[in-house]
Amino acid sequence: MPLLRLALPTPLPRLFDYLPAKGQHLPQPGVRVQVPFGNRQLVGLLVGFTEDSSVPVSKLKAARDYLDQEPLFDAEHLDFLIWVANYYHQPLGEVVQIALPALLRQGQALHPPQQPRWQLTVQGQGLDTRELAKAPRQKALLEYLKRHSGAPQQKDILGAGFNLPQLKALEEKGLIESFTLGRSNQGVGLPLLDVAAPRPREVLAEVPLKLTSEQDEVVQKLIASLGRFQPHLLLGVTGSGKTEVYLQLIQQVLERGQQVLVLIPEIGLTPQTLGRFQKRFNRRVAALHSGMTDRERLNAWRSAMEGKADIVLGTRSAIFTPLPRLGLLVIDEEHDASFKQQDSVRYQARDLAVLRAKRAGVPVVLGSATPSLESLAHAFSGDYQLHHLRQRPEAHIELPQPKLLDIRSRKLEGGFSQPLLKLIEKHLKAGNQVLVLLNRRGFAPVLMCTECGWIAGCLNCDARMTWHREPAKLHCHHCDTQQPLPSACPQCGHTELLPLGSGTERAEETLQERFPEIPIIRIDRDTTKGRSALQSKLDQIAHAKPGILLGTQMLAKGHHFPDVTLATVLDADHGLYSSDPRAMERTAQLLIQVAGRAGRAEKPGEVVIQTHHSDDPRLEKLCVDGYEALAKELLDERRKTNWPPYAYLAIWRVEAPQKEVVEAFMQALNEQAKYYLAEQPEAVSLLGPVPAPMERRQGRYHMQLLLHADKRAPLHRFIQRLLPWLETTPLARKVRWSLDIDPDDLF
DNA sequence: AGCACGCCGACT
DNA sequence: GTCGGCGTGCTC
Repeated sequence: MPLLRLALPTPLPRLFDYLPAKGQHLPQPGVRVQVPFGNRQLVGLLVGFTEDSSVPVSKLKAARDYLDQEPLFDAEHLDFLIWVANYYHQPLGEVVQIALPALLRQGQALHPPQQPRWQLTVQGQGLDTRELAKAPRQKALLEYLKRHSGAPQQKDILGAGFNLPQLKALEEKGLIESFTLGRSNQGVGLPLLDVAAPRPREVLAEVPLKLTSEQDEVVQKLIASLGRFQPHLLLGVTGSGKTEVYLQLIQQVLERGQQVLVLIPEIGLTPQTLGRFQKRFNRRVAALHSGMTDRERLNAWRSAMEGKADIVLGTRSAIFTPLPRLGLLVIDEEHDASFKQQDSVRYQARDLAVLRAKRAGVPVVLGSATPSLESLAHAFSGDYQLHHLRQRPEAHIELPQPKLLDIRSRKLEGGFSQPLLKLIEKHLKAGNQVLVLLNRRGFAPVLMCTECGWIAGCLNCDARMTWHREPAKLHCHHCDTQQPLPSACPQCGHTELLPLGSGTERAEETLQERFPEIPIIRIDRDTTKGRSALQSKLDQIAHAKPGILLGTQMLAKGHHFPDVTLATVLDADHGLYSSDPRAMERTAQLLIQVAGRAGRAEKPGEVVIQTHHSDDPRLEKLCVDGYEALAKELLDERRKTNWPPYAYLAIWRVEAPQKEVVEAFMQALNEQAKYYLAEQPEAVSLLGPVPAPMERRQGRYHMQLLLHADKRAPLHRFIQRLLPWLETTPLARKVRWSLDIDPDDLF
């Protein structure tokens, strides 16, 4: 008898064998199975069969139930999930968890239970309704059911003015009966009503925009690669019409009867984006993002896996959606950090998109004005086809060149230098909008005692607490701890506490004092919680002329502000001399994204960046020669220092409440690692272990060990050897550890 | 990760 | 006398 091999939602890095459920046909791999596990019930996924188990057959439990008639994943998709589990060194059960919509994880049916329907019994059909004269509502209901002979749904009957007791009363008398039309009783009587509607023949629902010759050339090259694996990097400046290029390529894929998967950043899916896809095509678009209810997500997921939706538009986790007729993948704003998951299975959706494209034999298009160094390296090496969009079809003006404004010896007022305030005034006087980016929330990042130098720090973290004014409190942005504002210094009792530096609250105050008549719209996590809040802010912006838009990065991503003529960054220095090697790349991306907000329509724009390092050669390069030129230089540096994308990294992070425990574990891990390396030399080097950049976070002590290798294979072989050791060492149970493959940042 | 079992302190 | 603290062991 074959045994079931299941992936279960547990962090244990193995599969579990079960006896098949009694009295049921053996299911296919890819169906969900409910099983007893210890003393609880879990929903697992059948991944295959085995004849012999490492556990004695007498100890195996039997599966309780099969939850699907048909597999949720075919063999190929299952194989993809297995690949992901192996690559990120996570249990397959965990990967299955993130690949399934929440409701399916919880064991709910793939198809929603059908509404009960009601019809007359034979007795009811033969009844003379006059016999019900004493019960007029029941009589009316019976007549209603006689008129609607197609067994109407209960909800429609209730909607027609009848109620449940009336239905029950007639049922008691044996005049009517209810039944449900599920998938399981398909074909037992009435036909299934919910047949997939045939697609309209015409793919296009509207006339596409006219392409520029530059766009058209790119579209033609992309079309030429349909039907085979080919990654493309589309480097298009802001306003160059990348989306229109995607749409016209997608049209061709839809004409071939295939599906398209479009991934966008977490905050990128606005109703407008979705609307643009829906308006263009006579095809079903399924959206998958975090703002939806579990039920909505399940419906979208199902329509994708059943092939009813032709376009799936989603965030990171949508990369796991099964698509039977996949013909193209698109990753918009491919540099965006939200494509990398930062907990549990730390996957990079962009990388997985390329992998899926390869396995499906279809092209994948990565688009950005500021591509990741990884993708650019692939493009320069020829692995990816590189396409440029330099023109801006809708704006008849060039994007402005950013100017650096040195603030080294200038007095700042709420973060603003005087020349900058004058410039803002000039643009406002012309009736235009000004965008101010400040990547720091709150009023001031530091609160200091003027007498003894005490600084408000977080009890749980090695971090300073940010002073917030509205509402007044001290807030740690790392662990979310909040404290009332002290009225005096807790160290010396002095009552004068001085805020140092500025965040968005203070910048807003400064601007409001200086420009009392001008509306200021602040967009940060404190003022803009939730999707609708952002939308209402964006609506306000459309009417604020002149006006100031002030905010954190939320403001720099993707939104179109046609009336902004001045875009400014208050402090560009944060990433310039950071210990994180990726900081410069991120700063450059942010600056260029902000610059893209200025002068998008007909009005010429200006971009001004305040910095203490206006002579930094990299900043200068960025402003004068542009992002691609700087990226080339950064890549040269990476090559020389043998750093990604020319080398491969993994980070072992370890944390526990006590420092000694973490140190003891790290030492053991390090020794074991060194032992393996000595015994079986691999081209892997260990950097560390070292305390994490912020040792104490959320009341826990953090350390990390960085693994570096020239090639992927030895790195993964090495990790594969260390993992079994971890399972056996008792120290490992006293700490929380995690493994980050291809980390985005080193924190 | 859960969850149970198990052996020692301050409470209805 | 018990509720509950978290150490340790197990999950096919």
